[in-house]
Amino acid sequence: MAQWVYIEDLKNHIGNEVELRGWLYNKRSSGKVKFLIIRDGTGFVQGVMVKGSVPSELFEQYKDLTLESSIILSGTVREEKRAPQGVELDIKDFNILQKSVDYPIPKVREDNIPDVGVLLPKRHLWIRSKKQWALLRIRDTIEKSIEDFYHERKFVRIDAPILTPSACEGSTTLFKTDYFGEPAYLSQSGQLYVEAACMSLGKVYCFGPTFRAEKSKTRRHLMEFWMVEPEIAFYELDDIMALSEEFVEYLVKRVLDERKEELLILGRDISKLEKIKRPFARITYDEAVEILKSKGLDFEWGDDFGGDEETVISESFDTPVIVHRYPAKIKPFYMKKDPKNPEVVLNMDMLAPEGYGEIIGGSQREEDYDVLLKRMQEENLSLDDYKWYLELRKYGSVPHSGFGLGIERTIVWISGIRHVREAIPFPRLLDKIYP
RNA sequence: UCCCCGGUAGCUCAACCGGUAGAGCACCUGACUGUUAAUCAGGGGGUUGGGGGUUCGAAACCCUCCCGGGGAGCCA
Repeated sequence: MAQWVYIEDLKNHIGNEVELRGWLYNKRSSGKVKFLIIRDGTGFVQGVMVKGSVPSELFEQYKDLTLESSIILSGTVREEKRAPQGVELDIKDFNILQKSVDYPIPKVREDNIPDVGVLLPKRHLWIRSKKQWALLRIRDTIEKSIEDFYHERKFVRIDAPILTPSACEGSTTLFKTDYFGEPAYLSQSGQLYVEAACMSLGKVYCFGPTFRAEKSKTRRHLMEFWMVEPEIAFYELDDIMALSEEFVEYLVKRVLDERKEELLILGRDISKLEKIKRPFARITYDEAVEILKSKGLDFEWGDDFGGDEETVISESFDTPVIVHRYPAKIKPFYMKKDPKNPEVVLNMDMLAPEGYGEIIGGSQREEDYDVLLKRMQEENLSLDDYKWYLELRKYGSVPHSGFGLGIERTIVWISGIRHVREAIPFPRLLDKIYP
């Protein structure tokens, strides 16, 4: 009886008879030679059946092999230069576990890719297709790399709560739930909690889902997305700018090292990723405004950047670009004002190149009790809700800084795709929560 | 909430000035011993998103509703 192996390991079994367990991805016939493309989660491989080399009943079962039927097959692994993966399987036998009838997603064909309106309601099946498979594997590598990056640097992971009593940042809309008769909200950021945690553990990060009930309907927005938020005691703005550069460079390198095949499946221009090396460009908000004006955009100092502005700024550089020291009035209360110019705050945004836009937002936090209290009063925030947050400034307050990186936007950029909805297994979009 | 684009076969799209519905893929039948989006031959498949209007005649023009996509605001 043949040994069950995974497709990604086939190159170690050349000449052996093995068993594959998977699904039929595609098939082709040339009369007396039949080709079956099999996928098993770890990869894709072509199986070959020649008339006369297998029992004729089996050969004729080709017609029962419909797209996405589950199948167990056995055969001999053969090195094959014509095959994209370098190996093929000479089929000896196969057994259809369950025949798939009328699979709703058409066979892969570049001139016939269904509209997302068709694909999204079939997301549970769409993720079987090759590009989605590649994207989910890249996502997994990025998530693993995040863990590795921070643990290699002695950070402690802190899981921030998802159910929270009030807003973390104030401005955006929250999903409201019922907490034993009291209102509770789904977290839109773990930041306030990692600020508390870094006073216990020094270098911390949280990594989990966040929720924004904004009526956003663009390729950059999800209602539920994942964010990693490092926060470090005694770090100032320059320290987190350096950390964010090291972090993003690391993520890109790991994907290049471990998921090149997947990037090629997605048609990514890898040379663009190979340019992602420190130092990244760093400019002030003021300098960014100058770039916009020199490119002929109508832009007033004091406004926030929209999608168009981000695109123009990021396209001016080959690396990601950090824009720092934004006008205080467009930024949240917890950001520390620049002692050299109180009109601006000690914050940083990182824009991915090629027009992909913002992937990181961060800042040095206000650590002075009185200054923070005044800022909160100006914003009309509930001091009861934030009493614990203010207490962090009463008992051994220190300078501290952190940032948040959006996982899906990072995947979109590194993978070179268009829309965040393909960067998460089951996207939650405006008015769309199925499947 | 606002702005823009779209809805024709299972999927992707075409149909000129308003003249009565067409192709590729998929599916079914057949051919083919090396296909990589296989190819070739044949076949079935439509209340043109719903309703109303203009017209001798509407997929096309007008009104309205529904659905989908993109963007603004907000942000990662």
